[in-house]
Amino acid sequence: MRRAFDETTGLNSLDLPGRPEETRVVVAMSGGVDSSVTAALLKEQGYDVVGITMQLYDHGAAVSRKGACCAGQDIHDARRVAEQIGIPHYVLDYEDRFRKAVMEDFAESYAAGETPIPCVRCNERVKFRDLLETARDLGAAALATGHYISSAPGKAGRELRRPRDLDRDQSYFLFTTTREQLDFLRFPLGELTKPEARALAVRMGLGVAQKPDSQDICFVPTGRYTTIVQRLRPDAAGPGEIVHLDGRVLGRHDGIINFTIGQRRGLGIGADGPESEPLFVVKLDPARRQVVVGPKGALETRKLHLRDVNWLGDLPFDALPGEGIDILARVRSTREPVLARLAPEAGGAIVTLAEGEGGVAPGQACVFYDAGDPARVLGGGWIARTQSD
RNA sequence: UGGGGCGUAGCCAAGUGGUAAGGCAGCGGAUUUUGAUUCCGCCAUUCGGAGGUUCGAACCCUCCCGCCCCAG
Repeated sequence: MRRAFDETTGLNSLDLPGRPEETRVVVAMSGGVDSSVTAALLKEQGYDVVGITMQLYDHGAAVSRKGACCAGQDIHDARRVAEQIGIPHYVLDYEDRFRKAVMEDFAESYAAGETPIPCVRCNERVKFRDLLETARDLGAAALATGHYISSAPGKAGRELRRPRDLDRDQSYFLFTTTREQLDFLRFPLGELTKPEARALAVRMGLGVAQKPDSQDICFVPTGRYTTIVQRLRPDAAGPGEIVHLDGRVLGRHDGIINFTIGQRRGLGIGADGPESEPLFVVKLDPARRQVVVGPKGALETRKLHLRDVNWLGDLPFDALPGEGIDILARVRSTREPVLARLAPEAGGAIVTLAEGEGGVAPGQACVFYDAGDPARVLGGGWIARTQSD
């Protein structure tokens, strides 16, 4: 991390004017290692740190769950770390907001035959909206989080950049972050690797140093997301047919919400001939309640039509040339960005992948990176529909 | 009730005397701060049934059962 304060520029390590002790920073503390280290580091540098933990959902059900976040045990963990490093800590109830903006959206998406990304919705609609607002109300100069992502001053406000630890890169989950939000947000862990962060937690003796990483969807305690969808949208859980691309009805399913594009397991359809290959979900039709399946090759996707694009490039999005620009694009968090072409389109954008990729589901995100400066995140959009050619 | 063919795990299927391939499905795990994918592991003491021949049978013989096809 940089020096806490630079006398010549008058800027502190967070690019804010003023000495750390005069700078109030709210840290979003989930109770995990990363956000705890974030808070501890800023405190160590002398900032006026205030820790806030959002209570997001049914804490009762999640108390004993390993790897959850923002409920039950995690809130206690966050409080303990705050006490330990000597900062004020508040637990704020965002359950209502979270349920409406994240959980209901999640169920809605599955009911519509799409595949949601609740983590993006949570960042977009809760953390970087309500929590950010709260931080402003508390007189903070910035809201810091423990995300593995970077930002740096640029031509028109702060730019979003990939973190140093590319194995932990969370840019896919942060593509909706707006310029205005970026100006207020800080991500101290962007310069650290996960092992370094964990080592810091150990060095500083934080109680959460050995806590396992969170994974899976935080508000799905059993690991079975369909129970949540069924509860919130019981009408969408009806059974239907499993149909092959060639028109044959191969079987039945227990509800379209159990499937996503590219999924192989769970179809329960056995071989029907000597050279039978595995079948994948290639399309979901909520109106007919059909799950359409086909061979792996049928998943090949070349063009993505995006909606609700968040553009973080230097030129205005509307000013992009009609034939588009070369970018690097990512259609899933666990894949490196690949060469693609991005062009504006009525209501959004169209991305043409140079190579093509399988299992791209509507409801997921396509995130953009600068082809000439691959660490720079240029925003992204939600996948509305896909094309194979 | 004439002739022919077939019957191996939930499904498809190799194996024709030497002690049950493989794929699909399923289950479990690894990976993954979304869903998937992928990877790894497991999955027939037994070959429609009963006898017989043989040192040894899913493979040979006999009978029975069940499907399918052709012909009456």
